[in-house]
Amino acid sequence: MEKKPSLRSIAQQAGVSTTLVSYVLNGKMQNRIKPEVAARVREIAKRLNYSPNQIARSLKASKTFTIGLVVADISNPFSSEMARIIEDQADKAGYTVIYGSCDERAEKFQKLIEVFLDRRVDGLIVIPCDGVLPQIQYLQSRDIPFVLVDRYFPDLASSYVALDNYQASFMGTNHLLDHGHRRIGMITLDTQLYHMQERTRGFISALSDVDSSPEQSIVRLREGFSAQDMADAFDILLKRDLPVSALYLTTNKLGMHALKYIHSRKIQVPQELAVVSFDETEFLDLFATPVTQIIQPLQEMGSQAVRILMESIGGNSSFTQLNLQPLLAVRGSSIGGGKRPDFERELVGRTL
Amino acid sequence: MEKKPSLRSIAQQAGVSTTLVSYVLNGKMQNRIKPEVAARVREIAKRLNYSPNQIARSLKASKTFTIGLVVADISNPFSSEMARIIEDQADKAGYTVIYGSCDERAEKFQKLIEVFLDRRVDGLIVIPCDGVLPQIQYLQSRDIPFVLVDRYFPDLASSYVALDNYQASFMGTNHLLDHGHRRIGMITLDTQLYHMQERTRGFISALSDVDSSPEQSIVRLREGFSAQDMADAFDILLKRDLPVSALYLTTNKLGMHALKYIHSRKIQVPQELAVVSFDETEFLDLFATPVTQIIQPLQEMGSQAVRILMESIGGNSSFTQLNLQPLLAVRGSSIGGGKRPDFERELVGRTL
DNA sequence: AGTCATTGTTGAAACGTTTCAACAATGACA
DNA sequence: TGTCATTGTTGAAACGTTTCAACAATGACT
Repeated sequence: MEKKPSLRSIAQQAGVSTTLVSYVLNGKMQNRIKPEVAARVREIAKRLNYSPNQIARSLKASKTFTIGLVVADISNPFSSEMARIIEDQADKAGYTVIYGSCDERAEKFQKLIEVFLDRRVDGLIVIPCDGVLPQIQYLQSRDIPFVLVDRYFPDLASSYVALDNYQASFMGTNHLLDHGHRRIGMITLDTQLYHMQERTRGFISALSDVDSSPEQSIVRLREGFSAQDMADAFDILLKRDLPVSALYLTTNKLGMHALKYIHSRKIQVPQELAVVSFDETEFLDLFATPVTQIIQPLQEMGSQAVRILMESIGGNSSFTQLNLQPLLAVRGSSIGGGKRPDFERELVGRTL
Repeated sequence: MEKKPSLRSIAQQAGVSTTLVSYVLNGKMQNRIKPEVAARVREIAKRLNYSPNQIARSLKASKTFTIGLVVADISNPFSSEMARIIEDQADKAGYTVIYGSCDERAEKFQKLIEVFLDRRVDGLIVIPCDGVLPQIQYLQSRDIPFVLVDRYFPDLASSYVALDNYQASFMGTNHLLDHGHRRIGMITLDTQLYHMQERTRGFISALSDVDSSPEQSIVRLREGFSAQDMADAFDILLKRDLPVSALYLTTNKLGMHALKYIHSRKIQVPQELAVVSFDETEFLDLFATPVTQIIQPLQEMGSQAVRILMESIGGNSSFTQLNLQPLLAVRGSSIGGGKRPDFERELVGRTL
């Protein structure tokens, strides 16, 4: 492997100092440098196919133009789509992304943060998981710029970009109420994460007029639940005196697995059970009756996260907290007698 | 922000040279260093919460312990799952992954490679797209270690980890033949990529006994095809003298969109049309009749890719070419009269 | 007492860049 | 002719690490 050319190689060939080469190639001292020298240097640089060593540059500048991205689980479509958007936006700002997936485990999260800090990332974009508040606070104590995405801590003064989860649940539940449902069940995750609490709060709040004890219609599954756990959840909600006529799923994974179960049991949707699920996935279109979904503005979330991080890296020490508005994509699973298995979307909610 | 401690900070506090600190912390010169000095240095390092600056280390060693991952499209489940596996394996080897998605565009691919090389990655794992052979050859001329995944160039002497695509198609098509189908259609992508050519070849080869002109049952859609394109494809295969009774889809995206179309037209599967699709996605389980799928050994592919890359980085200049065997997960879409909508899998094929 | 190997430690260079401060050369001015 | 500002260029230090080569101190051996 012919070694990559350095400033010195160019300087030697041109018979000038590395300083001069650096100035020329960075467009500094424009008014000082003799044009013909500049031209010659540029010519040689081009001929040698020179490109600066970012490692050396980073060391000198204490700046790596790299951001670390920690997602909860890269194989979840939400995360991978977010990763794509963030990579795209970061690239536009001249930044490279290094990433890792913490798989909802605080220790893995901790490890990723350490690796990223050792690599001196300029900032972090983080989808935190349960139990990582201490690590986040550590970042803060170290003055490392970061932005939380999707999930955040209400009592923590930090930048974040998330959904208005309360409003999302409220809207979804109200939609079911509007279509005549009174006994509505919710399957959610058993987690302390605030965004999930908010989803629960929105559900309860919407239901409070018609249901005096909405808590009894909520089933919480642990992260990493099994098919049997899901079956149990359905039993709780359906095999009782007043079975629910509609079901609200608070994550795409829950929606996915609930629909698998519904499918295996040949439960008719929406005749026997109406369904609203969280998060957009085009795959849900494949279900016999397309599923009404609460849609997060992913592009907006990703772009804003990068924008805010860039400002923070640039020295802005204030923080920005955004709760974006969801959209409701109404499909056959929540309305009519299954007579509308169309793919056209009726969008409810406001765009930002 | 209190600056991160350096070797020098520790050395000063301990009243020794940075050399000594470096030796202690890296466990070099074990037999030389006075134990109590070593202990004191370690104690101070711990107290200051020291961790070495990887940037400086990289500069000195001309080694970054970073690998670049270029995927065709990170939002495709195949890519994101692969990214997860690769990140995981790389981490185990002490490497960090920087990534980018080339979105099937050669220019974006080129740009990513440049960025990664400027950052002096130690090696690359690449899912190439159409038209990037020159860039790959450039890597080779520069002696940059790399491994191609999923897709590769038959005439290029380079390491790769891919499927035995011929065998995969052959197996999938034969499966349909075994279940009595004689008129089988295939929808594929219009691309020069060798792995797709192989899928076509396997299809034709399997069909050659019963169909003298299998080419007429192949429809090629361009990358980024529309819903209308898909509809047209179906028209070609179904609206003719001898419509096909079975359909073979050569990518997960094609499978996805074909099923959407099938669903919208209420075509009965498998009664009116049997279906076999490429690539595993749990989402396909949601379809009224679960879909028979050709499964790639993703974990194996990712692990092998990292392993081979590590060897290559370690100086092994030979190359390894792997064509792994697929599995066929037989589901309701290709057998019986739709009487087997179960979720149990019947796996055909051999594990490696 | 002088030579020598061993033990414990350190100075300095190197990786490739950026940038401050200094310098030589030029011409303008008094 | 000496002073000074301007123009064009460069030496050297710095970022934080690793590592070679050298060194002082110790004790052992002749």
